[in-house]
Amino acid sequence: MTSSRGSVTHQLRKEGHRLTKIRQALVDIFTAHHLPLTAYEIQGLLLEQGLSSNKTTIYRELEFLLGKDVISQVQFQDRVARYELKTDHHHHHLICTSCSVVQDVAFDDNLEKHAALISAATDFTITSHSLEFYGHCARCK
Amino acid sequence: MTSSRGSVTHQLRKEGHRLTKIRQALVDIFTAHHLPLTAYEIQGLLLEQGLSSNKTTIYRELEFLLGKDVISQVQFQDRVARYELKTDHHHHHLICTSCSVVQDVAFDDNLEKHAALISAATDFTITSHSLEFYGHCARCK
DNA sequence: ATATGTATTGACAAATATTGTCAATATAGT
DNA sequence: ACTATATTGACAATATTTGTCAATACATAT
Repeated sequence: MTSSRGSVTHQLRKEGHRLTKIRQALVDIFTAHHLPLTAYEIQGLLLEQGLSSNKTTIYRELEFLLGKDVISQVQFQDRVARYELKTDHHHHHLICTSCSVVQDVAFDDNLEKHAALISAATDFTITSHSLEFYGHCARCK
Repeated sequence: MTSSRGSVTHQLRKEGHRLTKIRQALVDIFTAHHLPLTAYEIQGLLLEQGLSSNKTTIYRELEFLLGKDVISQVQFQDRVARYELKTDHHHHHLICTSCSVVQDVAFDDNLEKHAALISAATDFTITSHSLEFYGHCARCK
């Protein structure tokens, strides 16, 4: 689940998947930008690299990478899906409600432990969680 | 911000807003169902009460109630906005990824305190946060 | 280097949620 | 009941995401 570009491409290839230009570029993009990106932004970044691509392809490829556990999907208050590289250390996000800038927070009060407690107490089995903080960034406050 | 039906309608009326059938019914619905509802579900619930309504009206009214701090908006992993009555005690949600059932969790590890710490450490001013747990409910596990 | 099977892509249409506009209607106070 | 205007409905438009199917490109074998 840790993810340098090399290990990811190696894994995918080993599983018999093709390493197309777009797929390769996507992995590169996700390893370079460690913040959540929208499909639209991703398409733009691909274009900057000279790779024109179709929306359908982007979404399909994102779905693929989600299935391979390479990336994960996060959802903020707007209704747009965002995707980021899956990392070992679970982290959360600070989202500025003025300028929409996003930063990671390595918030470590082991929510996982709390999740386990909740699982035990409620007979609901928690498999994942998402925590987002909204507010104003340094520039906007 | 605490919200029995009476206090809300009183507040709105005092501010010079009209108490239309739909608005009244919406307040009723939100006080009755304390779980997050989609615009579509709300329209259905209105219909059950014999109130046919327009989508545009629903969204506009939800916007209005958001502005009045009567309800708040939550966003799960699907791309649909949900709305629930704003309560004093901040709470979170358990969302079953199989059957989509939602339950509240009165999770009390004062995330607020942690938010304050983060604010102090990062010069990002946190105004709100949302924490959702995904997994499998008792019925689906 | 070339050919081939198939995974991947693109073009386009369609589904879904949400927002904008403007005329019609209903509410609250007179 | 009358009136000013807040609210509503009808309809179109936008935006994001998904489905389909033929065209293309990748990886392997030749």
